Amino acid sequence: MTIANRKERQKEELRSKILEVAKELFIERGFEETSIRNIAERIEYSPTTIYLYFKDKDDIFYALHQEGFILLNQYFRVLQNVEDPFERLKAINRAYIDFALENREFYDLMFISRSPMNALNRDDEKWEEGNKAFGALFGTVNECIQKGYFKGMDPEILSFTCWSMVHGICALEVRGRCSVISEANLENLSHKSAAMVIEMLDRMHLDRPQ
Amino acid sequence: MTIANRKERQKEELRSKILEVAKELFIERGFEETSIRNIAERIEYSPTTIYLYFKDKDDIFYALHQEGFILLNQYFRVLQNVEDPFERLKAINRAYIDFALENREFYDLMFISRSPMNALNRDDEKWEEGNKAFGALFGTVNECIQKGYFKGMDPEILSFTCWSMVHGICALEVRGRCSVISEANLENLSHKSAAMVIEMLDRMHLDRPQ
DNA sequence: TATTTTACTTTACACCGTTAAGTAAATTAT
DNA sequence: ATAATTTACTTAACGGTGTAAAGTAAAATA
Repeated sequence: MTIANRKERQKEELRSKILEVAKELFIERGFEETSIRNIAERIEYSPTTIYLYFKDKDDIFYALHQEGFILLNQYFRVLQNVEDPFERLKAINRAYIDFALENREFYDLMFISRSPMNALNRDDEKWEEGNKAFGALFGTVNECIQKGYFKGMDPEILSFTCWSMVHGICALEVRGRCSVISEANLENLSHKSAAMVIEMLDRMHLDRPQ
Repeated sequence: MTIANRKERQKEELRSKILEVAKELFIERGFEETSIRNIAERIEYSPTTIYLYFKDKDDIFYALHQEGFILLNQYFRVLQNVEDPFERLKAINRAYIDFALENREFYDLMFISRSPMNALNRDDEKWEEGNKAFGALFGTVNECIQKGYFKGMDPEILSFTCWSMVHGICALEVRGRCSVISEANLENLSHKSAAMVIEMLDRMHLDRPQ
């Protein structure tokens, strides 16, 4: 069955090649400016060949968005060594923002663009990548609560709120809405704002005076 | 000059009509699915006529995004009567989220979509609408600081952080990333999270214990 | 050797934003 | 009153898009 194996392998290789050049292109010129025909040209196959490997354009970008999550998990993985869950929570926030700033197109695809979500909704599947990444945050928040942090707060809402705080920073940055900020503060704006968010978290878990 | 006036008026009317049906269409079927040709068909003019009134598609959506800001300001205006700046700040956050949830397509256009920003960058103009809306927030935050709230924090970074916190909630909601949340919490998620953000603000301005 | 399957291409459809050239009516100038 | 020009629009066209249907040559199987 070695011939069939080779064929299988070659199919897999072409599929990978499609994703590889799709990634190249969408990092080069942004995801919205990457067309099936561009990809086809670069892999030196006809455009319709791509449809033998992916259902549609959204399906390609769904696959790339999965790659993005693998990359994001690499940013997170080292943080599993941080013992204190609250310190880990803060580190996750910082890592998330670093990921967004260092991989803008991926970030856009994963958390802003509609394309990969269309691929899911098409055959109404669950957003597993999102669930898993959120799960990591959720777990850390739960640990925090178990250790007495954030007394009386709903862990899931708190997790979502943590996420949305850093997402807000990244989304405004990635989609070019930060021009309202003065030049002095524009430098490292995301990190400055992230520091403030983290200070808020710091104050959240302290018992309220009075 | 009454004939020239009438002509002027009629031109203005067609311009308004274009924006009117563009708005209809983009609220009906979303902004990305609204084409120049769709608009042309509905106003019963040829597609190219639209280019006599707007430079390009982005220019149309820039104009609509301006309308969105007028609408947002209506949500904000009543809040100018709130005496206490800190209460006003919290009310602004709530109003912002209400606006986003009640006018999703507008929100998308104003704070997520690239289209209106392209129109600005084309003739490198400033984002006046954004500046003005942010200015209102910034002013309120400054008042807060003047009254002793948020001691020692940078007002601009704090304003941006307030904005990004609520934007994060709205952007995740509008772009369909909330499916990671359990059904129980999915109901009114944005408002629940907003309440938590506001609680964070409440705790921010208290002097740190110890 | 004949048949079927595989992997791909060609062609085509129905859209898209946008530009260039053409046109009929209204206005202005002579 | 007639000719020239401007106005407001349309038709035609260019070069792009995603995607489906039909065709094809080679390989695998019968």
